[in-house]
Amino acid sequence: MGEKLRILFMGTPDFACATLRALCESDTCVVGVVTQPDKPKGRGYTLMPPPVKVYAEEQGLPVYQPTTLKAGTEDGDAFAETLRELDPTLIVVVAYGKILPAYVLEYPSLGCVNVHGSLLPAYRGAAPMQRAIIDGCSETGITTMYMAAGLDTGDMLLKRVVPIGENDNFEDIHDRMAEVGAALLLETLEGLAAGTIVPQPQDDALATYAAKIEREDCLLDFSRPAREVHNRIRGLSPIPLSSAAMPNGKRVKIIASMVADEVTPHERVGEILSIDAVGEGRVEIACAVGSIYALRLLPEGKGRMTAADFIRGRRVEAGDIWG
RNA sequence: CGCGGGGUAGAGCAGUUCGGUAGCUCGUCGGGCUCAUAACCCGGAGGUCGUGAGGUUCAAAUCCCACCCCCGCAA
Repeated sequence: MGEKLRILFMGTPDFACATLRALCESDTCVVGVVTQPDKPKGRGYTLMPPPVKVYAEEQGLPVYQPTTLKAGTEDGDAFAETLRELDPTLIVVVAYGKILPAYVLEYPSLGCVNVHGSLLPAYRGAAPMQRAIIDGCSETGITTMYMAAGLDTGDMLLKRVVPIGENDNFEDIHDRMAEVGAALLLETLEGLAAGTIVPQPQDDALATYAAKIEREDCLLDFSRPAREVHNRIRGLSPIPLSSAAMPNGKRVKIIASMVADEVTPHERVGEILSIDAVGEGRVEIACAVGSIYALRLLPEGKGRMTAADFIRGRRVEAGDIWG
């Protein structure tokens, strides 16, 4: 890796931190970090810095948080100026959260490299990992690419497959992928420097999109097969979590589940078929075909608990209908 | 001051409306039954009811006041 590499890092959530850390620990020079502005989050709308900012500040890196990059706006023009001052030879983007305008994409002599959480051209877009799990994929992966104007359409550099176990949840995959992404980025930079990587254009005909997770994606539908319900639960766990309504009108989120049965058809979809408070416990819920065991749950207004604790709190009886 | 729920034995909860010295389901410890058991039976330990030697009262987990902490939603 060239000593003269001047890297500008752009990223926002936890997922991006692993790659930033890898860069910081390598012999490259990170000249600056661009991330989203602090946003009011949590109870009482406390202003919270994005994870990347927290890490970057720990490392003593200069942090920039423009509200927009668009040329012609106050922040955008200020950023353009910053860009010239930092004068990066390469920009690395990982889940930054904003579209990069042409002047940014064209600035670095070595281009803009993006780390994306899917095997492109599948699952372009905002939530590739969650969507892959929800869709029941048995594998996904990381793709590094040069950035182009379109949404995740650039020429691909390196790919690395990551298997998805049938009970892996979003957190499992996220953490694994963050590490793989970090490692693959370093390999990509080495490969580019050595000239051993041949950029490959994506076949747009095979492209699929992973839309960001909306509220509606988090509603469980027991009129689906058990496997599908289970995939949705784990794809959205531990955040934002998927939920169902109980007879009392309150909602329960299901944190962890497993498929109990995949063949038996059920008329009363969402019915609690059985409850078992032994050990960690389990609550069996009927799906259109088959059933699932809810293993850990989160009642509205409460904290996370095991199925056994949930049952002891008298929150469920066999025969209840959830939906 | 974004909205709402809550702090009672190791865990999850009830009791607070109509104040009267604490209960349920588990866990735990001991014993019994059983070929055996996460099943069943008997018995026990374990709680200053978030904090304030606050207020009201003959009496507060229950009413009033202040503070601390936790959680869900929404972003």
